[in-house]
Amino acid sequence: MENMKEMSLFRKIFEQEETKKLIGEEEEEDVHVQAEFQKEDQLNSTKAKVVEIREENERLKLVLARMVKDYESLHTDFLNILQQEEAKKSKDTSAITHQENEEESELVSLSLGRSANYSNEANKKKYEKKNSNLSTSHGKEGLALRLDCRFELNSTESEKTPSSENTFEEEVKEDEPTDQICPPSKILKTMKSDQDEEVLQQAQLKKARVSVRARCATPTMNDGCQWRKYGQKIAKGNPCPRAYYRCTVSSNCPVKKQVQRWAEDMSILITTYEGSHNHPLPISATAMASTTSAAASMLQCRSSTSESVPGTSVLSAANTANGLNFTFSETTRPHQLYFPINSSISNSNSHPTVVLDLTAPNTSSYFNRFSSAPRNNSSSTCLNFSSPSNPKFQSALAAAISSCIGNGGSKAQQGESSGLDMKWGNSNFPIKTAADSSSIFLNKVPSPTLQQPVSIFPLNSLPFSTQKSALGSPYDVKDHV
DNA sequence: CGCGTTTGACCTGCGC
DNA sequence: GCGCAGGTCAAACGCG
Repeated sequence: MENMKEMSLFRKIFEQEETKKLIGEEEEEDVHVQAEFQKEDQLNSTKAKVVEIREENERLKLVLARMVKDYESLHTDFLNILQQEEAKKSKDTSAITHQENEEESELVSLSLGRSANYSNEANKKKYEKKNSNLSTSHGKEGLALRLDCRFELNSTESEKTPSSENTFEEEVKEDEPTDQICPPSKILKTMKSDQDEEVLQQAQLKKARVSVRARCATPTMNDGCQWRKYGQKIAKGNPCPRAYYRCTVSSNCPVKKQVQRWAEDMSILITTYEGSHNHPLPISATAMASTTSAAASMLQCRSSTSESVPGTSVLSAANTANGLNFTFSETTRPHQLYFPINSSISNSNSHPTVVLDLTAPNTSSYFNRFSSAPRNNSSSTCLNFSSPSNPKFQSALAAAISSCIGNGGSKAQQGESSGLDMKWGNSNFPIKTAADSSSIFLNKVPSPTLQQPVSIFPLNSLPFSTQKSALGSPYDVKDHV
């Protein structure tokens, strides 16, 4: 009996174990099935995504086609206008152009990527011819630097001067002498007849400063030039020392810069440039040099008007529906406006300063905040550079890029470049590449809701690329996947 | 050893 | 004229 009981017990235990095994196997099968279901889900979702992306791609292609079509029609209109203009010009400017050609041979041309946005092949050839003349006559390298100074003045000043839209048309007319155009070299040339005024002018240029505010983790911004530090000082009201640098590309180059962190936000680096380079620049340095020259010229031009007041001017870039507005404001009390009252960067009235603020997320509102307040002796002027081919526009953008990408440090300070190619639309700002051969593109996104005036995208993550097409549209679009 | 940076002294301009 | 602050000089120092 006992054996029988034991046998039955063993049998029960055996059956239970068998049952457990079966349950385990079933569970494993369930897991497998679930995994397969999950895989199928993933596959389906991936397929759905691919379909979405394809649809998005199609939409973008349609948009692209529409934009190209629009551009072509505009381009055709423009060419027609251009032909009419040239027909007009050819009648009465043959004598003037001869004179201008003689002048041009003496110009130091400061151009930042101007060469690219040719409205047509004729202009391109004309420009190339100019540059070749310059380079051959001076025996310099191919680097041509052009510095034009012109303003479209809104508000009160625009009423005094004939309105000139900053469109491609302005580009074409760049050789025409107008009241608004004040190329520094030409100014200087006319000043030769009047020695005193020339001295005054040079003094003004010498004192004009360009202050660039940008977020920068490194000790200095990499602007492509070679600098030697010659001093450091703790300025009043700012715990951060101010460093003084001299340009060492040429032994007698008068350009200096001051570098200091902003007391209120240590991540913001304030670099103040003074003077103009008297030597050929490395390509990577033309961006900032052009900015400083342009800004200095702006000050000079402004100071030549009766309304101008000494002080600090602020150049802001703002995004609008039509493009980008550059806002130029002036005030006699720069410290209270743009820097803490005990500002670290000197802006005495003997040093009129253009502040290029690349830190504010929306510089237009930034500017409005200041300009809206009633203030004695302060004026603001809006400079509309809707054309991306405007040299000052490019200069400022290039400076923005220089600031944003500056991987300065001691190496950069010694003139080693950042390794980036900058391109604006059809204009290139090649910066020699060292460590990193990647490129970035400025992206002019026609969206009024965009917070940043300018968006910068790495080449490999371009939503829109402004790479040049044969027609030179600033809105060429790449497939976005 | 050469070159760049640091740092205290000195110069200069401006406001009171 | 004096004091203050910005700017520059130049000897000392450090690094490669």
